[in-house]
Amino acid sequence: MVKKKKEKEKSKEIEEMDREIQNGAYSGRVMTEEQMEILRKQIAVYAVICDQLVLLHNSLSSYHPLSSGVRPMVGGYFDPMGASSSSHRISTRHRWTPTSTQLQILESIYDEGSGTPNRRRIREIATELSEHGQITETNVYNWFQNRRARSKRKQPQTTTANGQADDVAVTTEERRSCGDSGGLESYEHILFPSPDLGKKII
Amino acid sequence: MVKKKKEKEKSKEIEEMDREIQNGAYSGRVMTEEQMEILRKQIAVYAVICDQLVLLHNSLSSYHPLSSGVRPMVGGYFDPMGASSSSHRISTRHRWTPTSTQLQILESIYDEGSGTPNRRRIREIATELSEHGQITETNVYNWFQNRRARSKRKQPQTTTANGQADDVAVTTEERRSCGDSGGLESYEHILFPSPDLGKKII
DNA sequence: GCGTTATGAATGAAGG
DNA sequence: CCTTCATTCATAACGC
Repeated sequence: MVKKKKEKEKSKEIEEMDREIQNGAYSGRVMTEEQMEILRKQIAVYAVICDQLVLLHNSLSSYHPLSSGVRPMVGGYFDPMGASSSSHRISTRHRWTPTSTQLQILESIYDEGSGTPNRRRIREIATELSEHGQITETNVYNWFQNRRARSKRKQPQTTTANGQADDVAVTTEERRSCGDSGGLESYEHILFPSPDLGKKII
Repeated sequence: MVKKKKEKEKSKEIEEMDREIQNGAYSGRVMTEEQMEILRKQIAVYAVICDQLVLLHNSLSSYHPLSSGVRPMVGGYFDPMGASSSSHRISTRHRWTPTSTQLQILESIYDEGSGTPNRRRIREIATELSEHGQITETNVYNWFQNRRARSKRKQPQTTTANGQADDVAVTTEERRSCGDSGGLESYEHILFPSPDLGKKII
């Protein structure tokens, strides 16, 4: 409950988003980049938490396996010769890809406010990140460069005031109050999706 | 916890989702309803998993607390427009597809020679094309980007039989970031961020 | 309806 | 910085 201000800003953005929808930006909902980032982070957090819980548990009670497959995309969708597949292309990784861990750190540093990482800072970051995977200072440099540039390219999209208000298929907003803080049962269909969801997603 | 297999599938799903997030983050912050739903579900999944893990742990080793701050507000997450479990599959286009009209225009502009549509030009084009269907500047931008790249990749192969069969120049750069499972230490600020994070999302 | 292909989009890196 | 390229992922469109 600390960040009232933040919340306010968020609201603003949501309003803006609404406007975009009205203007027919797309057929669905619109999120600002910032919201997106937050979500992304949120998920990453959960991933880490789950992971750590498992580890913690294992270390405490060194008996029960509990090796849940919860383990999320550690390393991103980049799975160098994953255990699952045959050792086909051995290396062929031409460009650096941050591991999810690294990404999280980078992200957090990014919005930490230090918008302009100096040479010195970059070095520090690189050093820190090298703990979590292969990385070079150049990588870090590029990452920040790109990150900044791309998040900046966001303004000119608002509504584009095209005269033609192409109507949006009004999404029937059915406000389901978030009272579902219930137990697990209600999520079973999510956790273990029957063909339907799975197919859609995979 | 019998469902090892199921959990495996989950992982896959998570990857997918992450991808989607990435997608959204770049362009524009536009998310389809469907993507949104997936995201929301994913978060719920994590929430539940975390919860379960904690409970499980507690039941196994009935000593260590292990309930520190992890407790996520199940259900109360990001849901600006409600619609939580309303699987409304309205047309939802996930990816922009040019209408034939737009495509013609784009093509003609493309061979018109202006190989490098400036930012300004892109905007013009987008505006023009929006007369013929939903489109954003980003779409236009991407289209040209891809068009250029792909036509360049086709030509040299058919016309010139230069020794270069098919890429694989092999930059000896073995950049495989290896499996970093992520140390927890560096995440403390993320894991237990004082109610902050959760707040911001709503 | 399932595998394939075409293509929209994301992103690390280079160039200016 | 800002723009552009190259590579890769994911999916709409298409053929079977």
